[in-house]
Amino acid sequence: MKPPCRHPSLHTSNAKNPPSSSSLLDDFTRHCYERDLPRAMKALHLMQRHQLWADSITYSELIKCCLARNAVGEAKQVHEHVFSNGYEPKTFLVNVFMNMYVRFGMLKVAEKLFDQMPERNVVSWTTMISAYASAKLRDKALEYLILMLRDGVRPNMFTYSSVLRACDDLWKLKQLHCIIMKVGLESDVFVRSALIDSYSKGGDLQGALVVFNEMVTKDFVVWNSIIGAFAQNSEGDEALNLYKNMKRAGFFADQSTLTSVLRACTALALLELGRQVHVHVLKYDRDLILNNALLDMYCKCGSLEDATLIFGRMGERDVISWSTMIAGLAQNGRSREAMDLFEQMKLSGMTPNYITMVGVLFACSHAGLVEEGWNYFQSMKEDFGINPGREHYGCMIDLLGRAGKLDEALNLVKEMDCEPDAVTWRALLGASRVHRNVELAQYAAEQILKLDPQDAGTYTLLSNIYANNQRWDDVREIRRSMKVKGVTKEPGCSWIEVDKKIHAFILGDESHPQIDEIYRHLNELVLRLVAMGYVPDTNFVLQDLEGEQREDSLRHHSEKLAVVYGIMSLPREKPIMIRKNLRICGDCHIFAKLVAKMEGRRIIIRDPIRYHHFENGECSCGDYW
DNA sequence: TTAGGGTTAG
Repeated sequence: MKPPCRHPSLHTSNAKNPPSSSSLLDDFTRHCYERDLPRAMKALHLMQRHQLWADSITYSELIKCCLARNAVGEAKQVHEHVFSNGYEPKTFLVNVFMNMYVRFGMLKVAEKLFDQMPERNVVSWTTMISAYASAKLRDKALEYLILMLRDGVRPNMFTYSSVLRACDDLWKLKQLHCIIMKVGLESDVFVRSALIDSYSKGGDLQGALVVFNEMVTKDFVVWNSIIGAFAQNSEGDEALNLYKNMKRAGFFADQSTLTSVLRACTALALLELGRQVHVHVLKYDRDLILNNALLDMYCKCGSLEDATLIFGRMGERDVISWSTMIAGLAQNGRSREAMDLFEQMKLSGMTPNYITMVGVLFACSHAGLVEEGWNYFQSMKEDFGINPGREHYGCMIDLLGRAGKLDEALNLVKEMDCEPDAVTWRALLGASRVHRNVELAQYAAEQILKLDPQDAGTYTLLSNIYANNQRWDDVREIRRSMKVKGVTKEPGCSWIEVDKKIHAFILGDESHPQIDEIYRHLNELVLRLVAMGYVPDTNFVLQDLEGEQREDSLRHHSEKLAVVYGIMSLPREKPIMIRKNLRICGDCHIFAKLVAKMEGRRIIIRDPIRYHHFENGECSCGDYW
């Protein structure tokens, strides 16, 4: 935009030739449009002295300039000038100031302006609603929508897309959606993407998809919304499908798309696809969020080498970068390095947050460092003001449990500030299993089943504990109880990426095109392992079958099939990376250790909780999981 | 003058 007209500038005037009112205002206008903040401010002070005011549009240009330069002090001076000596700015200009204060994070000042406004239009209301939505003051945002309607002001698409961000409750969201349809604003792309996002945040992916599919003209943000929706709700497959469709529709991936795609790769443990995405990330190498997602992808896909490289090269790191790397090292069994990195983080001046401490305690738990764990746990609040939450207690229970201090672990559960949940009790159940404390296991399992009566994993774990202790009657009782309650054990499933394709193996499913070859290979492998002294550990079979039949059931666990397929299909130098839906059983754990040694391969199995790096007959988990 | 999409644990 060009200034309306030009006059000699202020700095050419002197005492003998004082500037005229019009030239003063013109100069001010010019400096504002030229975004020359120092000269505009100088002119403003002269105007103040001469009791002159410019037009609203010019002030709004100056405010834009203050916002761009984060010049809060100057912005306040403009505010004082505009509101001085009884001058009453128009609604338009007050809106501009309100928006300015919101952007500067000064919500209270914006509120005060809003309250004192003689007249409020749709922009005034929307500015406040948007501010409350951003500040997560959701009730306030919704309350203002009602107040606005009561005031007789009609909300527009800006208002609805703002208020939607404040709606995290599906019931309220659906009501709002109805109103939006009724007033005919559903076709607006901003409203649509806000709707998609709200449905996604409420966990209703189908709702999000319906809104998406109804759109005739989709823009790239809407594509990003729907891809993000699926990626964030652990539906990586569908997120990647949508990404393919987005490209087919002629759209290019930007930072947001790539972040979601990386998240999908991370969830599915697709290292090779993740690497391909990495190539596209290179052009946005200064994007912190994207780099953090990349870092996480490498950590969770088992490539700590790549993660370390990325972390080292990052020009900017925030608390998420540090936390991701610390947790990544810890989850992959490199506890000492995780703790060293935490020390480095503190030295760098970065303050850890709640999640950082989960990673640190997880590292201690993994390495069995009881004393260090207690120290970190107790100093969290003191040093960083972080109150320990369930996740931190969970790590400590794990840590104490691993060290065989089951009584201390139980005491800690009782001392928790927050109510223990199923995850807490599961940590205790896991520890009881390792240390074969049947009574405590039974107690922990009861607590879990009170909170989550359909939890098949707990029945299985308890059944395994009974099986370990040859309590076959109890094993049978569990099976009966599961049948009565209609609890079905989710079949074990393992996935492996070969040639950029995902191959799934499910216990008992023989649909893989090479299944005969895989079984043949597996049988040969087992024979060679048996010759080396491998005895299948039949304690991990849920069914109380006998003899050879029990071994067969174990032999076909999905991760074994995936390991064999990996050996058959992947070059020797590539690690065999497998993702599992259930926790790995003891027999598969021994099997993977021995195969890694015998075949000279690196095998990584990621279960829902832990990562197992098998190399040279050892596992990074230290045989505790 | 007001609006939409992306990252760490569990």
